[in-house]
Amino acid sequence: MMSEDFSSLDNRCEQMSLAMSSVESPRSSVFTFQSSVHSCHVLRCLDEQRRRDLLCDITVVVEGQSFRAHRSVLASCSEYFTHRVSSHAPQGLVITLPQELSVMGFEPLLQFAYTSKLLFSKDNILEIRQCASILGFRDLDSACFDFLLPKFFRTSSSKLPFQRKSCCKTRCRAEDHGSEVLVEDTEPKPFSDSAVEPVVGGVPCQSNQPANDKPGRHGGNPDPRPEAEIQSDAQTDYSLQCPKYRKFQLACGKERACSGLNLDSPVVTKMCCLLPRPPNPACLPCPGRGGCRQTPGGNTSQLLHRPVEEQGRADEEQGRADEEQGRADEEQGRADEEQGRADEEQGRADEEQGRADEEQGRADEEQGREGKGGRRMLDERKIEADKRNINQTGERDECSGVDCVLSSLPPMEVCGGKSNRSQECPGFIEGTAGIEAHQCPLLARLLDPGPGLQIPANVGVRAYVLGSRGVDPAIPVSSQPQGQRGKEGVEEREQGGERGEYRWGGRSRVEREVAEHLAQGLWSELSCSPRLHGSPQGMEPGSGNCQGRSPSTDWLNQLDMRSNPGRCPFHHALDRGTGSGTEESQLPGCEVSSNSERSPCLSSLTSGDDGDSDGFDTEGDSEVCSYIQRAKEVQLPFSVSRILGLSRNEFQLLLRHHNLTREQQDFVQDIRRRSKNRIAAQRCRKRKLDCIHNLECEIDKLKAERERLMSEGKQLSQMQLNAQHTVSSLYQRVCSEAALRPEQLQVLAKYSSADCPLSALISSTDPPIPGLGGLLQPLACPPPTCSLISSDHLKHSEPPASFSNDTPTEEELSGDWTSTQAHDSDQVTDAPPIEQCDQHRC
DNA sequence: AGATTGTGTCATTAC
DNA sequence: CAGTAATGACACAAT
Repeated sequence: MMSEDFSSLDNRCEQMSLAMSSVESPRSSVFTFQSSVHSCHVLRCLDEQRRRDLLCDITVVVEGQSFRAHRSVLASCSEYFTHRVSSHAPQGLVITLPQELSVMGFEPLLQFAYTSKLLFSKDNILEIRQCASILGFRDLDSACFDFLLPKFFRTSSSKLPFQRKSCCKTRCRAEDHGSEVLVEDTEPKPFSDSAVEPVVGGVPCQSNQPANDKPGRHGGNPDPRPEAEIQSDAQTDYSLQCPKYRKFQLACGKERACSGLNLDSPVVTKMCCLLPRPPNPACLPCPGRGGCRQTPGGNTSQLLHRPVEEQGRADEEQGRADEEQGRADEEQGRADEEQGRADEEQGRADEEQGRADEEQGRADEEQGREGKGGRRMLDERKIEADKRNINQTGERDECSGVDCVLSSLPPMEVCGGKSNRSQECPGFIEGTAGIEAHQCPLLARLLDPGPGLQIPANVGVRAYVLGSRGVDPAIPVSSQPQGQRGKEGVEEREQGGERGEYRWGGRSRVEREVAEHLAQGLWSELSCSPRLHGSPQGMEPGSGNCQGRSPSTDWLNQLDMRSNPGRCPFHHALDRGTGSGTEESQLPGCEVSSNSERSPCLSSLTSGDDGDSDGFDTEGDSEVCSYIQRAKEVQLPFSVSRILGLSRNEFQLLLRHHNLTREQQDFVQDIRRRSKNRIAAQRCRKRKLDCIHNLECEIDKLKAERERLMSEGKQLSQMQLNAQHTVSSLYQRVCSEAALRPEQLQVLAKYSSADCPLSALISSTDPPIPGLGGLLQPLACPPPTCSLISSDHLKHSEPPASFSNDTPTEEELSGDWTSTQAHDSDQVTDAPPIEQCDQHRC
C-alpha cells in the first residue's frame, strides 16, 4: 500500500520538485498529495454503511417500501433531497416520495448515489429517468437519458437510418428484437444496431432529443471547463512527463480528454458485454491507407464537423450551453478528481513500463545466452514487436489515436477481464466498454487480438451499467461480469497472439516504441493491407485502393452521434480533444467518404495539434500508395506489411520461399530498408527530443538549486550577523564583569581580529600602552591561543601574572602568551572554553 | 585462434 | 515535421 502510494508520489516527484523550485525556501515548501481513490473509498464506505444501516439518518419511502440512506449523500446527488432534507429535523427523517415514483425507478438511483453506477435495463430505464428527473439527480440529467432512450426505443423506421458502408450494408442491419436491446447474443452487430445507436440520416433520431442538440455543442458535456483549460491541464501534465513519449502522451492527452477528463460523464457499460466476434471479412476493418486514411481523417471528422445546416441552431445551443455552464463549478471538482485519477493511472503505467523494461532485460539476457549478440537479439525482438504490431496494426491503426488510450492504459486486462485497470481507470473502461466490443474496433481489439483468435462468447446482454465514475472498487473484479470473460479471453488471445504481446500492459518499452512507430508511421502502409480486411494472407495485388469501407469505423459511423454528440459522453470526450477535426485527407484510390461517415473519435485521435493529421497528407502517403501500386506492378505475392514485420531470417526465408524475381527482391528490400530507416529516424528524433527535455529539466533543477543556495546563503549571513551580535554582547558582558583595564583589553585586542567584538571595546582614542607600540592594535590574524581564553578565566580566576602588572612583560608582549596560558591552563581546565574568537570572527 | 571480409542493422546527419 | 538517402559504427557469420 505504501509502496503504491510512494510510487504515485514518485510519479509526481517531478511536479513536486518543480513546485519546490518555485518556492524560495525549501523549508517552506508545501506539497500536495491528491488521492484519486479517496473519493471512491469514501463512497464505498458510505455504501457499506448504508447496507448495514449504519449512521443512516434518513428513510425514503417509495411505494410503501423503505430505504435507509444518508441524507448527506442523497442531498449531494439530488436536488429534491437537498430541499427536503434542509427543511426537516435533523434526526429520524422520513421522506415519502411522490406516487409517480416507483421502487423500480428509485432503487437504481439510490444505488447510483452510492456506487456511481446505474443498473438499468429497458424495463426500468423510463422509470429511472422519471425518478431522476423528479428527484433531480445531477449526474443523471436528461442528457444521459436523451442519449440512451432513443437507443432503446427507437422506432423501426429508424433502424437503418443512414447510408451504411458498403461492406456492412447487407449484414449490418438494425435489429431490435424485443428485449434484445443492444445486440444479439450470438451474432455480432454493428454499432448502429445497438441500442445506443442514434438515428441519423435526416430521420429525427431521438424523439426526446431536443432539436437544438447538435454536434459540437456538447450539451451534455460533463466537464464544463473550457476546452482550452482542459487542454492546458493536459499539456501541463505532459510537459512534466518524459518527452520520449510526450507526443505520444499528447495524443493520449486527447484520449484522456475523452477518458480521463470525462470520467464523470455517464457512459454506458454493458455487463457481460463480451460477445463473439466471428470473423466477418465483410465487416472487418478496412485499414487501407487510402480508405482508412480517409477513414480517420474523413470518417472521423465528419461526425465532428458541424454540418452547415446545424450552424443555424447555434443560438438555441447557446442557451443549453449556458445552462451547462452553470454546472461548471460542480463538475470542476469532479474533473479535478478524475484528473488525479488520470495522474495516478499514468503512474501505474510508468510502473508497468518499468516492469516491462525489466522483463525485456531478462529476455535480452536469455537471448544473449542463446548465443547471439544482445543487440541482434534486441533487433530481432524489435522486429518481432514490429511483426506483432503489424499483425495488430489493424486494430491499433484503425483507431489510430485510440491506441494512445490503449497505451496509456493497461490494455487487455481492461476488457480481458482481469480488470485491474477497470478499477484504476474505470472511466475509460466504462467509456470504452460502453461500446460493443465488436462494434468498436478499439474494444474489438481488446477483445479480439486478431484474425483467428476466438473469444468465447458470452451471452446475457440484458443489463447495463451507467457509470459516472467508474467501476465500484468494492466489487471484486472476478465478480463483475467482465471478469467472466477476461481470463478466457486473454488466454485465447495469448494463444493466437504469438506471445500475447498485444497486451499492451505486457509490452516492453522497445515493443511499445516500435508499436508506436507502426501506429504512426506505418499505418498507411499497413492500413491498406487487405489482411486487415480479413485476409490474413496479406495483400492481394491491386488492392491498394482500399475500396472497402472499414467496419472498424462503421461502428462510429453507425453510432453517428451527430444527432446528439453532446449527449453522448463517449463521443463528446473524443470530440473534445480535437477541435474542429475537419481535416480531410484523401488518398488516391481511396473511397471518398461522405461527411456523414466521418468518425469523430478517429478524427479527434488523428488530427489535432500534434500534427498527426498532417501526416496523412504528407508525401509519405502518396509514397505508400505508390508502394502499393508498385507492389501491384511487380506482382508481389505477399503483403507489403509482411515485409516490414518479419525478422531478418524470416524475411530471407520469405524471399526464398517465394522465389522472387530480381525486381521483386529489389522492391521488397527497398521497402524494408526504408521502413527500418524511417523507424530509426523516428527513434533518433525522439531521443533528441528526450535529450533536449532532459537538458531542460537539468537547467530547471540547476536554477532551482541556485535559488536554493542563494536563499541558504542569505540565511547563513543572517545567522552570522546574529551570532556576531550575540558574541559581541557576550564580550561586552564578560569584559564589564571582569572589569578589565584598558591595558588588558588592548592585550586582548592584540590577539583579536579587527572584526572581533573585543576590538570594539577598545576605543581608538585609548592611549597606547607604553612599550606596546603598534602591537596593541588589533591584529588581523590573531594567534590561535586566543581561543584558550576562558570566560571563567576572565571572570573568576585571577588574571595571569602578566595581567597583574600594569605593564605586560616582554614575554607577553612578544606574543609568548601561549606559554603563559599554557602555564595557567590548570586554572581553566574546569571551565569550558569561551567561544573561539576566531570562530565568530571569521 | 586470429584476421579479413561481407552483410545487416542502427544512429546520425543532411536534404 | 517526417521521410529518405548517405554515412559511419558495430556486431555477427563466413572465410
